[in-house]
Amino acid sequence: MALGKNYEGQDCSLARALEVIGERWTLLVVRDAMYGVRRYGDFLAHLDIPRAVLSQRLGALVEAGVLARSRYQDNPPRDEYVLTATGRELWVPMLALAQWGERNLGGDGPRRLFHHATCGARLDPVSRCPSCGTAVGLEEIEVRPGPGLTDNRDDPVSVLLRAPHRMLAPIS
Amino acid sequence: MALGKNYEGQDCSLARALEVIGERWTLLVVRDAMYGVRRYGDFLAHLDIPRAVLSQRLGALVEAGVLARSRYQDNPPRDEYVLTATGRELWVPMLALAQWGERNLGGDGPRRLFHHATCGARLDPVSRCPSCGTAVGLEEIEVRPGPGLTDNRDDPVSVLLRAPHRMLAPIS
DNA sequence: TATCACGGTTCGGTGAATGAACTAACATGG
DNA sequence: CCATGTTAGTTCATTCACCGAACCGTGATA
Repeated sequence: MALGKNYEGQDCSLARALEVIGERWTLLVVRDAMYGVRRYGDFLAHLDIPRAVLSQRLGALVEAGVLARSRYQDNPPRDEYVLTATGRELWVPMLALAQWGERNLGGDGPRRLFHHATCGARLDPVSRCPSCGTAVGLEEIEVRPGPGLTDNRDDPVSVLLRAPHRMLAPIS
Repeated sequence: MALGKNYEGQDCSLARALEVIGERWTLLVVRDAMYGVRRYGDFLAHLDIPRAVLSQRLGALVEAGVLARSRYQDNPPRDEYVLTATGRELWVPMLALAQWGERNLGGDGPRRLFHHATCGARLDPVSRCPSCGTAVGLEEIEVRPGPGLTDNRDDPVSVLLRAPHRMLAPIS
């Protein structure tokens, strides 16, 4: 039984959510998937996570219906991990949590800015576009580096993720 | 170094938030604090958490500025743990996460319903009241048991938390 | 045939979580 | 004045998950 699991005495939607995404690394895997990372090796390069832990997390997320495994080439056989509708719905809590961290935990300003791709306005914690008034889905969001970004990692995945790009768009 | 900590390679507000609230049990402690739990023994009774872990988590949350420790009686000296403004701001991500779990992880319906106390309408994932159109703060929210609640725990804290009550109102 | 890339699994060592027992400070009842 | 109870912890042995490094299997490439 994994660490973030087994809150069984807690009859609470939050506890049940934490059984799925509450383990160490899990939410960061989902975050990278939102950024467009899909391959085992790319997660590995970007997260500095032990390989065994990554395998376990990807498997658990697939089993929970957050990610889906899909064959993208046959020779050699290679699968990629893509967010399901359930997984994409994690966007709102993740954005809210990230903005909480940004507002309350000091630092040099936002690391990344999330903009409504079609109108350019920055999103508020609700993932609703203040300019259009509409709720903004992941595909319509563009990520841009923020003023506080001091990420100096030079693995290829990190470099790609520093450039402005649409959420969910595959990085490779 | 605790388990949920040390995502240091990740220059990301989400990772920094997870260093504070990403450890096992931590978010459930915060949830109980939102419900009005304030005392060590009450957290203990409601969470079934090992005493040593609870001590560590309460201390870490105080250090992170999510909870504040305050003396509520002198003989014998007793402290309680109360949410700070930073802690109360966790409400939006917590509600979003709980509703994600509710919508996507099956179950028999919501465990608890969050209503705008002054107008009675149920909150949406954004913590904005659909009837008034205003954003609703924690103090204005009433919790009521939902149709999916099967909580049969009989410790006094669980019993108190099953009755409708305002968020943040002390339970004892 | 040798080598490489990719996506894992295996394994020993470390550190955190767990549950039970113990401690300390003070209050209460007889 | 002693025994007991309440609250808020700490200590300790065991278990379990994380960690990092090494290894493995498949298919492509030189």
